[in-house]
Amino acid sequence: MTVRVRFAPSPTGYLHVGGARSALFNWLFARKMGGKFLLRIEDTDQSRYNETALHDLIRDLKWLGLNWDEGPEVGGPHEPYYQSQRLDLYKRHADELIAKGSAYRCFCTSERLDALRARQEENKMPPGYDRHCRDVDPEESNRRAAAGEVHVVRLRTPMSGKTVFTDLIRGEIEYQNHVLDDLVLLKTDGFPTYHLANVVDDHDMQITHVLRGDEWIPSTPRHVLLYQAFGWTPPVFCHLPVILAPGGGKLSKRKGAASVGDFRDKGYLPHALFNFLALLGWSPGDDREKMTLQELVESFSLERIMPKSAAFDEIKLEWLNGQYLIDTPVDSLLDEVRRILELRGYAAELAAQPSMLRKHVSLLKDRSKRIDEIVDTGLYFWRDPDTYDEKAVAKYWKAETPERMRVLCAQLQTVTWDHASLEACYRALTETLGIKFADLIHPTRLAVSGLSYGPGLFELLEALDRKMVIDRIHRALERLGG
RNA sequence: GGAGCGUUCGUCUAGUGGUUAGGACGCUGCCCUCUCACGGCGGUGGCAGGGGUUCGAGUCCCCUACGCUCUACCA
Repeated sequence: MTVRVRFAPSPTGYLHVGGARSALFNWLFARKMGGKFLLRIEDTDQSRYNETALHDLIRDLKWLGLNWDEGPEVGGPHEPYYQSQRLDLYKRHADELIAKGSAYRCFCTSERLDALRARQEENKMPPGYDRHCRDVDPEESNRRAAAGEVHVVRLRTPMSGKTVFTDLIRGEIEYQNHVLDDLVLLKTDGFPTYHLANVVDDHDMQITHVLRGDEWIPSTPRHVLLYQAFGWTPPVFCHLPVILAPGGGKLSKRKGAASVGDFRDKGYLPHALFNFLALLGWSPGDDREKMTLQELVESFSLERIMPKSAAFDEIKLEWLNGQYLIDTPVDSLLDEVRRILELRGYAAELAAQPSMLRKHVSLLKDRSKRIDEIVDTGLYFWRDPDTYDEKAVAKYWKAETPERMRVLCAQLQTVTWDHASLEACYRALTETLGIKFADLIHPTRLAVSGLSYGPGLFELLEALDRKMVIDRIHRALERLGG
C-alpha cells in the first residue's frame, strides 16, 4: 500500500511555523516513501473563514518548497479538497451513524449548554455534555428533525471500557471511555466539526498516516471510536511535538516571529528555514546539520521524531541561513536584494547604477546572515556615508591620518583601478611612508563606508569607482578634520 | 478540577544497561587576517528530584516536581 499523508490546515490566519513544520514532516515522509502528499483545506468554521489566509497559506507553502500531489490548484482523484464543498458527504455519514444508533440528534440549546457548563464549573464537576438527548426515542428524534427543529448530531460514546491506540513515536496511549463525552459531529449550520470531517475525509482520501500536532492526542480516542462506528480501519497516528518560543511558551510575533511570511520578510532563505525546521524535533541520527533537500528526504523517518517539544532558536536559524547565503549564487539573490533596497528608498540609485547591485551582493553575501543584512550593511554602495562610526573614528582617524590620506589620494588618481593594483599601491605607499598597512587601510574604509568593518578593502574600492572613492576621502577630510 | 503528553549542556540534539555522556548554535580563549564575517584549534556547560530493579542505569519500573496540551456547535 502506498503511503498517503496530508496537511490539513484551517485557513484562519497566517501559516505558523508549527504548522509549517507539520506540513514539512508530512512532505518529507511522503517523498521518502514514494507516497503522496495532499493538501486539504479544513474550512468548516464559517465564522473564522478568511480569504486572504488561504491565499497566503498556499503562497507560503510554495515558498518553502512544499509541493502537493493532490489538493487546491492541482486537483486529484478525491476532489474537492475544500471541506466546505463536501458537506453532503458528511451529512450522509452522520445520517448513517444515526441510523446505526452510533450517533444521535441533540436538541439542546446553546443556552442550556452554557448553563450546564456554568453549573459544572461552580460545583467543580468535570465539564462535558450531560447526554441529555442521548436517549431521546429515535422516532421522536426523527419527527422533531423532520419538523425542522434545530439540532446537532453527537457521537454515542461508550460509557465504559477503554479506547487504546498506538502513536508511532509514543507507543500505546489509553483513554477510559467514561472521560470522553459525546462530541458534536454535525453542527446546527449543517457543517461538520473537525472530528467528523477529518475522519470521513482521511478515510475517503485513503490517508495511511496521520501526522499532526500533539494537541490532537486527546481527540484521537474519539476519532478511533468514530472509525470503529463506521467500521473503518484507522490510519497510523503520529503526533508531532509543538514548537515553543525561545523562553518557553507559545511562539508569537512578540516572542520571535511566528509565521513563515515573517521569516521570508526578515531575509531568510526558504531552504534554510526548511532545513532548520526539519531539525526541530527530528535528527538524522548522526551529526549532520546542514542538509540538502535530498539528504533530508533520504534520511527521514518518523521513528526518529522526538516526543519532546522544542524551542525555536532564531540565533541558530541565523547561523544556518548564513551558511546557505555563502552557497547561494549571487544571481539568485539579486531580485530579493533589489526588492529590499527599493523598500529602503534606493530605487533611483538602483536605476542610475544597475551594475552596482551585483558587486554589492557579491561582496557582502558571504559575511551576512540574512538578506536584509546584505542590504543594510552595504548602503554605502549607493550613497556617500553621512555619518562615521564614532568608535572607528577614535581608533583609526589619528592626527597624522589626514596628511597620509592626501598623499594617498594623489596616488589614487593614476593607479590602475583593480584590486591587485590598488593593493600594490597601498603596499608601496606604506613602505615609503614607513607606516603599517593598517594605518592606511582603516582610514580609507572609514572614509569610503563610514564603517569599521566590511568587505576586503581593495575589492570594495574596485567596486566603487575611482571618482567616488577620491570624493569620499576628500569629504572625510573635511568632516573629520584635516 | 480531570485526563493526556513530556523532562540529556542556556538552546537544538546523539545516546536504547557498561561512554572520559558525543555533536551543533551561543558565549569565550587562541590562530588566520586590512576590519568584519568565514575557517581551524581549545574552553565553558547537561542526564529535574527521590525511590526501586540490576553486579552495573541518562538508558527499565514507581513516585514527586515542573512544563505543555486538551477538557467548544475552533481547528
